[in-house]
Amino acid sequence: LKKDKIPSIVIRRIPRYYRHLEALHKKEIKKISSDALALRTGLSSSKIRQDLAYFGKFGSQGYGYDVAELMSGLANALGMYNNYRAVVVGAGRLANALVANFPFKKYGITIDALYDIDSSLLGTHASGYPIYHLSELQNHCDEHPVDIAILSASSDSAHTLTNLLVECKVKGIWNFTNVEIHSSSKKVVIENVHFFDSLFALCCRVNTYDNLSEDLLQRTNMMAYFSEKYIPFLFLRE
Amino acid sequence: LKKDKIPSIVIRRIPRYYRHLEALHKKEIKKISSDALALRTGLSSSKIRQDLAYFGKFGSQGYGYDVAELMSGLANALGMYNNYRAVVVGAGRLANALVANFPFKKYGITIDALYDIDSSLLGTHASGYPIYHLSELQNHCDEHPVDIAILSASSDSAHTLTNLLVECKVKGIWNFTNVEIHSSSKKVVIENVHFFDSLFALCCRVNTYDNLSEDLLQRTNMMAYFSEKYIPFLFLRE
DNA sequence: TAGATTGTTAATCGATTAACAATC
DNA sequence: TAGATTGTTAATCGATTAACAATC
Repeated sequence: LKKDKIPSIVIRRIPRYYRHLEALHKKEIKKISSDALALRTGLSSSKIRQDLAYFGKFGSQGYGYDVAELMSGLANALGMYNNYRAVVVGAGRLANALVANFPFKKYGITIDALYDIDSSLLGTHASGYPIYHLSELQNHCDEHPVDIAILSASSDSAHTLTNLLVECKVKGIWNFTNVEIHSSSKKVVIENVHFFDSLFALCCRVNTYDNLSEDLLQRTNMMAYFSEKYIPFLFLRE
Repeated sequence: LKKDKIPSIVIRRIPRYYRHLEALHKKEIKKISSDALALRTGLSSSKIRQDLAYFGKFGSQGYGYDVAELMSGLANALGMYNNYRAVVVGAGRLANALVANFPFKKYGITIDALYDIDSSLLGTHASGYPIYHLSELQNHCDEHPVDIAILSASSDSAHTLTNLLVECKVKGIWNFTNVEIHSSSKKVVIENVHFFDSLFALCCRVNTYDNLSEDLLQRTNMMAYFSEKYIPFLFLRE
């Protein structure tokens, strides 16, 4: 384990490597070179070798990487088998979709429960996980320390809930609210899934004029589109 | 509109600016400086000024940016009022959560319908949107061109569906399958929402030893944790 | 051994920050 | 006018790519 801080940009690529290794492992492919992995992941082999070197020496010159060995090395780096405990805050449709679809258990993450302020949900279940009232969260966290909070509540409540989760001493927040959340305590790691930002980054790229196809150019007024003066006032809405 | 290609890294920040401007607008704040916006967004003022300059000259020296004007300029850059048409491919829980929660209409995006291979869903609705059989998608796209496809199906079907969507001439794919999707045609823009990568990037950062708190250090074996030789074999599972 | 491929260092490229003239 | 703040250029920083010695 290298001691210098691993850049966030490197960390963000590790799960991708892991996914592809898992697919190879399922196909009973035993070894892979950085070149072959580069082809699959769409990244460069140089980048892959450099990224992996942050976490250890997994390969052999002239051979490549042993799939199972690299996989378990990365799983370890990802904290995959730390048996993290997680809670879901907000028991709406998205929360239900996540606990129903995402293979938390497979990757060693235990969902303890869902929490909501809606009392009518009390005593009901989501994919077998109990739903409790939010007011019970603090007590439950005191009894059983929780590592990860999955925050799938309204944007309005995001800051209040963040403060609560910091009080609860969670170590990471998987943030599905479309707002930036902050904590005065630097102890908590925040990972944002901003649907809004993601969708409109897509729309922006679709919209960029070198991507524009004929029919869109006809739909939007070309002159308006390219006239610099016009832009700020185009489509102004209340 | 600058003619040189806008870096993807810049594009990805624009929706964030927009979100904060929207919040300011709601509070009836009329103007904002790059410094003040920097404080809110957590980005540097220099970066903000440079990013915005890609899309036009929205500010005034000595004054700052007019919130409404900048907002509408960015909305325009994001293609927000292009009246994009969208379809949802895969009508599972995640799809249902998205169409129920995300304010597509507010931002000028029209959801036409959801499509699924499950015939039992035929004729049912999700938040008022009709659910059709996947086999009808091509015809519908031929009749009413679709700009954006929201791909929320199984990983297994991702490549087949991507090919179908390219045939359907969609311009962008919002990809919720946890796999890389490729298209030989370079015409389609792909935006990935990889829950897997996002969650494990979070776990990795929680796991990084300078983030490790006392109790986790006790739970995992310290010696094992820091011994380079041990890492590749730690927690090896089938 | 010869061929292949890693791990790592050096060179290049791109993004961020700093600085400031222009100007509202 | 004086103060403030943009838009833009130059300097710095960091990430990616290229290259290759080490070695399986």
